[in-house]
Amino acid sequence: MRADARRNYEKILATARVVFTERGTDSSLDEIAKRAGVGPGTLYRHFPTREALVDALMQDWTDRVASDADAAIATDAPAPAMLLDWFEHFIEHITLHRGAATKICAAMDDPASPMYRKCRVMGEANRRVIEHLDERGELRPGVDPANVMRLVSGVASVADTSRAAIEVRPMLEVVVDGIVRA
Amino acid sequence: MRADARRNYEKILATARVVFTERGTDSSLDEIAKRAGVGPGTLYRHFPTREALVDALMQDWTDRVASDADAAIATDAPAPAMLLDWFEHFIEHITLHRGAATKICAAMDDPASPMYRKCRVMGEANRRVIEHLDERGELRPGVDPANVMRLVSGVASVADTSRAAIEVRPMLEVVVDGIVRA
DNA sequence: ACCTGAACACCGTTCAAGT
DNA sequence: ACCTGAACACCGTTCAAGT
Repeated sequence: MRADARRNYEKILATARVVFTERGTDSSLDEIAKRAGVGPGTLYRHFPTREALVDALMQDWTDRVASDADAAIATDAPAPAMLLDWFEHFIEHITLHRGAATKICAAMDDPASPMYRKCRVMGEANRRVIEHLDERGELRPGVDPANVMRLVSGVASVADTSRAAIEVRPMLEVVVDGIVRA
Repeated sequence: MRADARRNYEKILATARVVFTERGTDSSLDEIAKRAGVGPGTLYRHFPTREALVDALMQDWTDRVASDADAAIATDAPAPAMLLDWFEHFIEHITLHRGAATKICAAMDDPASPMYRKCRVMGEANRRVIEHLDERGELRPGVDPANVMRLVSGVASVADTSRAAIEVRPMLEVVVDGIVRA
């Protein structure tokens, strides 16, 4: 990659992070280009779709989610508390930019999405946590990690979409009770 | 309302139902106006926002949801089966047009939304079902009907948003297990 | 090889002119 | 009182011209 290309790439990414934080992942791409000081064509060259741009920013959260999974597995807290914590952190990460959770819901089961691979990494992290619970004999039989991931992402999406400040915890408590062996 | 106005109103609504069925609730309003044979301004006069248009179409589902709630309460099926059925029907209704479930998630907690009132009606229907369960002593303590509504709408939204054909049943089973007294 | 920015297409929204 | 459709603003996308 040429030096000026790389500089533009980084500048666009940094600007996108700021704009997405301010107004969410559905902000105008044109504005990002303008504020990054590049032409719209340049943004396009580096990020052919909005999802490609979100995907590039997702790296951070994906890393954090993965390390949170390790922390969850390492703790010896009781299953419900451990799961609640894990889910809350997960949601915190994927709702960092408004609109992201909903995009993740869509990308999760769509191999054609640019975000698919990172969704898989997060899905793997979740699978590890759930299967760890299973090994401890605390998982309700028939619970599929993929569906847990969909459910929790759904909760994130609902909270993220809503204008009101929705508490995710009460919803997560229901989910946890549905997962942990009675 | 003048005769020609009423005719246009009905024509727009009928066309919107067709277009929303074909391509979801994010279809171009311009196309609806064109296919209804009216100018864009006419559509605007009758439905100032896209949500107002969706709201007008929501009447049917709202009615069905309400009568499904009565049916759920009347049945003497065991709690889990009754709930699963109720939730599945609920989701079936609100995902009739692609994109509707997500809009309902957003409107549910936003009194300023044109769809808010009908969301309330659906919320009331759900409350009746959940409280009926409580009267039978089968509700897990601390479960709030409003959160159940959010959760199930979230499941609907995830299924609706996804490109892949997601099974809602496994997710609903988790929710049901989290709701019914162990 | 990469960037620029004009040009295009599309869509929501408004409003002056018409009936 | 209501409708029409031109006009506007905004945004994503493309591409010819430039370095």
